[in-house]
Amino acid sequence: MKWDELDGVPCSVARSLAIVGDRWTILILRNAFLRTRRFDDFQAQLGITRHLLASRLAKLVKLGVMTKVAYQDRPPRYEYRLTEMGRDWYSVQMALVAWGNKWLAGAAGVPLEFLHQKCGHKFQPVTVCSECREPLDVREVTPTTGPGLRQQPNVTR
Amino acid sequence: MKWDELDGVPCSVARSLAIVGDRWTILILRNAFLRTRRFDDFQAQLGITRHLLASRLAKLVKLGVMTKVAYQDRPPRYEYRLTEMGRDWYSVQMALVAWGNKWLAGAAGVPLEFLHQKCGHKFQPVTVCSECREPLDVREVTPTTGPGLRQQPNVTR
DNA sequence: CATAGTAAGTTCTAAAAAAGAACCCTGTCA
DNA sequence: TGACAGGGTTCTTTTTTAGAACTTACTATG
Repeated sequence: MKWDELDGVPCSVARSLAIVGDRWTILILRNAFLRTRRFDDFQAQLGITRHLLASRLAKLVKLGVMTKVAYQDRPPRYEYRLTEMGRDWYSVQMALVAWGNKWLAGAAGVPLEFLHQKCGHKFQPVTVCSECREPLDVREVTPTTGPGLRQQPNVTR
Repeated sequence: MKWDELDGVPCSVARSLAIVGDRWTILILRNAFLRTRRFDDFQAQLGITRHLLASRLAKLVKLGVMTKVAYQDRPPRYEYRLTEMGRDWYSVQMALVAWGNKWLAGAAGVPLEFLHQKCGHKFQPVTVCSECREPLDVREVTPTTGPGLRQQPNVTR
């Protein structure tokens, strides 16, 4: 399968993966949420090769997840910032963090904890139903074909 | 970087990625949530090579995300089921779906919609604060070092 | 004015992973 | 006996990634 064809597939998981479906991209976004913005900073923090970093950033910019903004003119220098689309990725990242915290923290405890300024509490991210705000469980959810999928009611999501 | 060393890193995103950080694994889990259980069914639905499928399933079993259960003895035949850890991955998947639905659906509309049996409504998955149930925004969250990370308060999450 | 440094890349080569297709084994069914 | 099912493994080729060095355009330093 060619992964860049994946954005044509009628499945939101597959489409999302076409953009962020590799580890480096996800780690780049993680650091972007930690306020990293510059090429060399990403490179130093992640230990990614410069080559891959350049290509991943270019892809994120092309697809609208980040923007490249000049922060000075001579010599021209750029930084990478999350767009609204990129900022919205935060829910996926936090869901990932919650899963890792719950299942992979081990005896030492979780690496990071989070404080919600809005309510003042330490919290865990939870994925809930937008209507009743209850946590989701596969067995209580029925998927139905949406407008974007009226032919193959199978396999894809 | 060797990705299987990643589970030693004090960062829940990185640790999670060590397990599910490739596209095939995520697509396998997606289909598992759609009730697929058998080798040949995964293979046919995903178009993954049998070789990769075997190695991904073995990894998921080894790490506790799925279990291999015999469903008949002669000849021995197995199926793969989500463990509780695997079922818990649903929140990440739904966060991914929500992101894809919001940003990648295009003019045709979303491929799938979801009905919450508990409350009877069509819904979108939302990642919220466990305490106040408000949706999360990076700018309202302060990360602090947890028990598993008392040395390097940087870079990782 | 030469040199060192900085930021953001690009260009190599070697090694690892994935794709694609064929093959294998055990047992059942007709 | 031959065909089929289920669950894999073994090949070879192609694509990605790693790792390190090189480039370009400026600035600041002695």
